[in-house]
Amino acid sequence: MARKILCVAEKPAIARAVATHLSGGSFQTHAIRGNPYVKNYEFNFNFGGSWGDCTVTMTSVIGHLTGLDFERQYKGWMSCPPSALFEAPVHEDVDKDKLPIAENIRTQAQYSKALFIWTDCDREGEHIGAEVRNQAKNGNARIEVKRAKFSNTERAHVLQAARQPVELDEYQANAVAARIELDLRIGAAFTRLQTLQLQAVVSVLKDKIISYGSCQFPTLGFVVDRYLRVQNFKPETFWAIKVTLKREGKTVNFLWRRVHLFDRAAVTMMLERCLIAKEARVTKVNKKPKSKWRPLPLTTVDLQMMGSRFLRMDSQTIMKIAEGLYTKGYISYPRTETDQFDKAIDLKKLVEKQFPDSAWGQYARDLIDGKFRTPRSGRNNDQAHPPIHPVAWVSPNQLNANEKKVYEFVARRFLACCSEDAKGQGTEIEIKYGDEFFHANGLIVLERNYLDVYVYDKWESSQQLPNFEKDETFQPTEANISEGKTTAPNYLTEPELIGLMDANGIGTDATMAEHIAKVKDREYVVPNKRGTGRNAVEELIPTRLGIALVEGYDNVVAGLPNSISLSKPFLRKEMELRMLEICAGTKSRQDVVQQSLDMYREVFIHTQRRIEMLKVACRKYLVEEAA
DNA sequence: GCAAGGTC
Repeated sequence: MARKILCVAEKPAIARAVATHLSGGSFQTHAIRGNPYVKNYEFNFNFGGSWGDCTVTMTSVIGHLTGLDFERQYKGWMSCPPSALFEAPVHEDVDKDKLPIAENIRTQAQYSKALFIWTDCDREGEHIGAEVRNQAKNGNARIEVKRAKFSNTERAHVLQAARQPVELDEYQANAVAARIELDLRIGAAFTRLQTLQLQAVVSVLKDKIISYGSCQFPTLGFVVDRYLRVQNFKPETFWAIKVTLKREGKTVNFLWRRVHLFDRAAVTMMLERCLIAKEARVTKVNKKPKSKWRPLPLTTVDLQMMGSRFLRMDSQTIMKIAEGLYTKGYISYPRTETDQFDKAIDLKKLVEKQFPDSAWGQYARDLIDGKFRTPRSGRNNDQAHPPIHPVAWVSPNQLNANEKKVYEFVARRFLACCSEDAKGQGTEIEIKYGDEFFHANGLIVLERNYLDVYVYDKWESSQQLPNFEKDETFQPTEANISEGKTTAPNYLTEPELIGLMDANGIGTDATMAEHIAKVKDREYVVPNKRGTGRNAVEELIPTRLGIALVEGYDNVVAGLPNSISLSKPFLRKEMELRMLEICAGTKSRQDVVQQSLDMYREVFIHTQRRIEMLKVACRKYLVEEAA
């Protein structure tokens, strides 16, 4: 009888896809007791190497199996001073709703020679793999443990991964374990401290949970930071010289090289010199081909940012819809940082699937008839998932309005990636008038290419410029001074916030939208609609509580050396760097946990000592509101 | 009653 190999993926969809490829489509499906989503797939497969011909059970978990929590005597909020949570004993347990899944793995492990882990090849996946390993070892202490290295579920790629098992990366699993412990201890300690202290200060806070998290606070910080810049903005008047010329029935506006100055007298003098000179001379006539690049393959962050901008949905809604489309098999996995397509993916086949569409099917056909181009490659690869792309065509009348919008965006973006850049001709005219230089730019779009399918990008032919010869002189039709005022920045929008979070390493592609929802839910931030109709944008404004917390914490650390406010992203960034050190093997999990706890403990002690700063800020912003 | 990270 052949030996048995137990394969475990991170989610049911991957288990099914891998089972389909390894079995060539013929496998038996068994439900498991206690969970409707997880299935066991059974089939035969020849792994080659030392395993050879085997029977296989392919199953999955559903994300992490376990959670970390404090021992029972520390769970009550009054059971200990919040500072004790930095050292309180913690234990890791299988989540209650995951018990049947863990049981399934233990049972299956008993009959298996080896455990073959198929979790995503990212840091969290490595930790989930370790959780799976622990369960399997509970069922069968002598089980051999391997993991598959794969980054998508394309058939050839999966088959190759199956025949080249590697080892689980203990370092990465440890880095995640450190992150989990730090988030729990720091989050719980600060949340209890500030909730218990501030609830008593103002009546409006009496029943509120005032949570702290290493991601939610920097998220709040970005919103408050922009809000304060808007509030503190003082407009300044500036002046500029504007030169126009009417020729061949066209009006050319020349822009000043200095753009504008804040000194009216100086600008007046400069204009006078222009007028005295009378004639302007053409110093440059540049004609050069210009192109507008097609977009990069689609990542989660980009989907959320572009989605908020063009589809008018908030990032959480977009993700929910994208997940639905994924589960139904219309698009690929929507949580990815990868903006480069693997060579193994047959992109043309995916393009062909879009032929039936009445809106962009013809465009897809044109691609296959010769216009297809290999997509650009971005710099990011999470080694776990391909960029987001359509995997099957779906008739629009099978989708609701929002689903239609998101699917259409994913499809058009994918086709745009496989297209040629847009081509045009740019003209730049520079003139010298008096002592000043001015320029005018023109653009003619020659080939729209990807713009025809990617309706979200605009690249218009600006007015065609009349002809100019280098060194010719002319008398401008008009030259005068224009006045303007600097304008305040706008409040932060959700796509901007996601961009800031991404750049500062706050949250992951899968969680950024959740953190934004969390700060809204905690009433630190409220959304507000700016503008009307098609131009409406949702902007984020901090509440009085949100402002009070940031101001309070900034005051707590003000004047202290090396203490960085909790409202800033730096502490979280430092934690991230230490996790990378664990991954590189240069630091141990214990060292990082201790070092990071020391860092946060210092801020915690300052906060306790100067808690009055937080209370003062809450009274300042919240008392009159309560009255 | 606290976090952030997986995923349904």
